[in-house]
Amino acid sequence: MKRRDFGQYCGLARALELVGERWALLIVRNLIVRPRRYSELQTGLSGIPTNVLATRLKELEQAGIVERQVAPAPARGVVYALTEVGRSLEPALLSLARWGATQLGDPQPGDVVTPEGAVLSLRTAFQPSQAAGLTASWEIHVRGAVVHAVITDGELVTGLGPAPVEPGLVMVPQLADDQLAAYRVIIAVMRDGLVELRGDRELLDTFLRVFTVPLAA
Amino acid sequence: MKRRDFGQYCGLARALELVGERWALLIVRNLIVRPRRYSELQTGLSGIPTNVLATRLKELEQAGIVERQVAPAPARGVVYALTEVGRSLEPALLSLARWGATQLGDPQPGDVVTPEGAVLSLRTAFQPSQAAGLTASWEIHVRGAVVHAVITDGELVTGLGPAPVEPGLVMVPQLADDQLAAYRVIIAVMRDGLVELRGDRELLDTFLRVFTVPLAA
DNA sequence: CTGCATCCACTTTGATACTG
DNA sequence: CAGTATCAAAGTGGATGCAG
Repeated sequence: MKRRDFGQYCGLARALELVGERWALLIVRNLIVRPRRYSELQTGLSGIPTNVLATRLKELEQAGIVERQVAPAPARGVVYALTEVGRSLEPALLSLARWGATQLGDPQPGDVVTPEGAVLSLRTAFQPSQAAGLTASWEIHVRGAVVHAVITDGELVTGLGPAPVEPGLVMVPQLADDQLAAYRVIIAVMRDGLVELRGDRELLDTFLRVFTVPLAA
Repeated sequence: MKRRDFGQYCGLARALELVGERWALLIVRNLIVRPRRYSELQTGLSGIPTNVLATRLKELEQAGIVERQVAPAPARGVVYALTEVGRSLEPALLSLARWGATQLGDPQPGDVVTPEGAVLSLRTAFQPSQAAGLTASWEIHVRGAVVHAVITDGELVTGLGPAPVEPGLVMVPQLADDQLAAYRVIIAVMRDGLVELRGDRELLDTFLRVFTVPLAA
């Protein structure tokens, strides 16, 4: 298995040799949210061929980015997780996602949105400068899925599922059936006030201020 | 020419659809330094097949990232330049390069280093926090190539060729013939004092402090 | 010369089927 | 569940051709 390289001694070229192949960064993205089983990755990466997923995981493992763990005790099986090196990709990944978000047009028919995408979007949209010193927490409920965002003294933690602490505000945007549950759609809907709130309603404005969707230039 | 997409409405997926294909980001990297002719790109991207370069340029043009300009007056011919959207990729590109730099091993036989790579390395290594309020300028001369770095009140401008202003310090690292002129090699050599200086010698320490090579975790 | 287009061998990807 | 096997289609790398 010889790696095709770019023949340049350069950080960018190296990065692309390691995670530049098709699907690789999207796999890392899904693992950034939390460790995953093979089948979870398969469904989360709507459309990835199974042989490509298997190949990428092996390459990423060899590159020291992903770790293949055989889960212990109760829920045994195989779990893929990021290594420290893999986690250190997050700033670059968010930076790319932020740029890509400015280049998003309208959803194409067939496009899907995954809860992982929502978590990533939250981290992408997060404006540290707007959150300095802030402590607050939210849950967003959309079509059965729940994601949380907890800011502690300006530091953001996000993830799937309910918040680890009682959230300051629970937001349930009222999406029409034909609306895609994409982050920017959710933000737009909430901005229009089409949202059910439970908790401190003032936190809605705070949320909209701290998590700003990047727009096209 | 239908684009292969990832079927996800997600900023990262969008970014990868636009610049995720092989060689694409390296082309953008070279154009970030300055606009280029086709043949300059070809030699700067050591090893890129000509048909792939042509294809990528068309795709990047269609994506609104690259502009094909027919050069006017004296030096006529075709010139490729980044659009505003293309330039807005720089933070993401530097972020990826910074990560990749931590994953660089030793140079492989056959690896090349381009002046563009050096400029990119300067921007990658730049530590804004160390440069707050600073005003200074340098030139580095290596094997006939010259790159400059000018910091004005903490803001960095780098490029190929001599500095637009009289540089505060000219540095000529003494590389052995068998040493690759890679950024990290140059830094190591200069840190060891193997460098010829012309100008304010105290700016050497400043330089080494402000432009720190990212190291492996 | 520059700026590609064409052709061809080879590799990677996508889609589907199948197995321990 | 966690992959491997198979095969067609698309993409890549390398060489060459050719018009302005």
